[in-house]
Amino acid sequence: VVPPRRRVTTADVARAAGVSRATVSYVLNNTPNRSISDATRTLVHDAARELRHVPHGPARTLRLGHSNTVLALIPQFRLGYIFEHALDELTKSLAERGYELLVHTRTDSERSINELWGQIAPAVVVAIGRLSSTELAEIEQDFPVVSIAKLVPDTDIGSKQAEYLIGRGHRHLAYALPEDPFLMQFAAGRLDGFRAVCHRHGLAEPAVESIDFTLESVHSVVRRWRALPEPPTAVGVHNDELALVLMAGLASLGLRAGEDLAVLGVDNIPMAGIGLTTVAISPQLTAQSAIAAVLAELGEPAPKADSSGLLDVIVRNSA
Amino acid sequence: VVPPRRRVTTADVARAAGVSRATVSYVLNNTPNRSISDATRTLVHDAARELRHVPHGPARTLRLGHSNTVLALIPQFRLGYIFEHALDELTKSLAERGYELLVHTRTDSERSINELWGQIAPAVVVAIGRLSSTELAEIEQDFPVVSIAKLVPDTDIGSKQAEYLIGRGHRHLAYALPEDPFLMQFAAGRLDGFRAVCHRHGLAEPAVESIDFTLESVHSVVRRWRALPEPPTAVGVHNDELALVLMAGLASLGLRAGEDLAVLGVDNIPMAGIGLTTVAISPQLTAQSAIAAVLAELGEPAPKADSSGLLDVIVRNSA
DNA sequence: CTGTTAGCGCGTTCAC
DNA sequence: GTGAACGCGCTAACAG
Repeated sequence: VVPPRRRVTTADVARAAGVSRATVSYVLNNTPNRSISDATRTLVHDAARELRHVPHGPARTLRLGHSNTVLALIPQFRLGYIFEHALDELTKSLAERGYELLVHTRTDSERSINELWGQIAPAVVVAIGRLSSTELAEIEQDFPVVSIAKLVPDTDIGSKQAEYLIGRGHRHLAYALPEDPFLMQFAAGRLDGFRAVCHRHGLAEPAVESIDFTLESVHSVVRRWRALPEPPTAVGVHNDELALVLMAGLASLGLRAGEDLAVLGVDNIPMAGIGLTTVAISPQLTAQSAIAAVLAELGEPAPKADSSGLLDVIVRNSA
Repeated sequence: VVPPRRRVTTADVARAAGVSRATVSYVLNNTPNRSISDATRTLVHDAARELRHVPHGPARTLRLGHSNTVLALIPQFRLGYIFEHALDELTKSLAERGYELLVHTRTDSERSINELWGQIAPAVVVAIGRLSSTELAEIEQDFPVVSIAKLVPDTDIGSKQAEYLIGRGHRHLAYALPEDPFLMQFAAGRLDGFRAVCHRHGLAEPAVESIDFTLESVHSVVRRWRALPEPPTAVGVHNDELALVLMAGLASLGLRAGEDLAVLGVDNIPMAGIGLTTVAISPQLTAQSAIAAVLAELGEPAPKADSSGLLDVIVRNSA
């Protein structure tokens, strides 16, 4: 099916340089505790460059037992702003240390995933999102696994939201959850953090509602909030997209976000630029904790993670 | 660094089943033109299952010259709704045919990318977005490359936008471009299509402006449009995100999208649910053309692509 | 100190 | 149904 291509091997390089294959390997890998004359080194390097030698990964992997590859398992490609940013950062950090990040989305068939890790023999598997514990156990038999169920500290996010709103003088709060099941796995933590801060400040339980991407859902939610004996004056929303929907809904009701109801999002997506106050999650810092975990597993020295400044409220005019 | 793990090899299976390694290979791969008794087959399969044998990809790849892997090279993980959806679809289609899709984002270092394809020896490389022609040539030396610079037919999108708006009776059109350079590589095609249809209908050149994610940019753009001798009554926008920003900007000026100015987006992202009329691009069909190209390169029979219904106007109330 | 020989890792496949 | 060689890079053991 696939036409075989003629590869340049270390044997070709050895022949061209007039040395043995072993020498080529030592030179190309800069193997420690091996003294090889500079003359020979140059010879080998020149030959390798000349012939455009690219070491064959599978052969090396076969010998070593693992590749210099990190496999990230993700549930789907549409992960949202922060996750996608974090993957880009992880890619960069690993590349700097000589590893390649490969990303694979999991299909339903377990056969597929089984074959996959056997296929590339990654140095480390990074599991993002939830992975069933049996699957996890199975992968762990063969490779080290770093599980990153929660890339972002969801409770901290919820706390930050509540603290900001309370700091602005609001005493009656509400919270808006997503309906998407994928997002709900993060939403619970955010709501917990939000609630905890409310309690700590002696406020009543926040009025929790779910919204989706329709104006109607916003209308009915707002109606319910306004019908409360103590209508909320501010609402923490699970993320910016939903917050923007809420803002649009308010506008369509003739209400103004930030005046009639304070709206606070999470993520600081580009569209928040239109005036949404939001809890920004630093993509760089977010990635850092994940990167640190992966590097630790690889036995690479990791820059110490500094998580201060991870969350930051960007004040615009919706809250 | 990484602790070696004891693997189960075909030799183990052969020993357990009391047959030779060759037989194990033939049975496990169901090699054609090989007659092996059912009794032996059962023996081998049972032993393999018992020992939980997972074939070692690198060894097989070493022998075969390529893995059953397809490598997708993308410029970054934040690709937008359609691209990400298409990757998910491609993953599924390939999985059904026994291939694994691995995605890698390209960092600046070319060293890295060189090592990568050597690393996993993919059956096919799918390049998404632009790849410099020298890079392309280099990869092509070693692996078949499918280049998907334009996943979506941008001119068709622009045409569809113009046709819809003209069909609704608009005679003075405008177009809103993004400022993001990554998006601009698609924007030109959309604008071309839009323009072409305007010409064909004998309309004046559309008034083109760029907007970003701020209300201010929308305000100044709208001001300029309204100052025109013949102010546009409808605007095609490069994508939904920008269209939503435009809608928010109109609202903040006390104007109503769909009444004071018709707004038509592209993509049909979830947030469009709040009332944005938009050209939906079918993620499934989009993926289909890419999938067909990849399968063709793999020599797999591809389902014939049916591109009708790729673009579809979802009418809400902004246009 | 400099460089070589030889065998390994694991699945595939030709020749008997 | 089997023996043996092969694909390619790594590295322990060894020779000059």
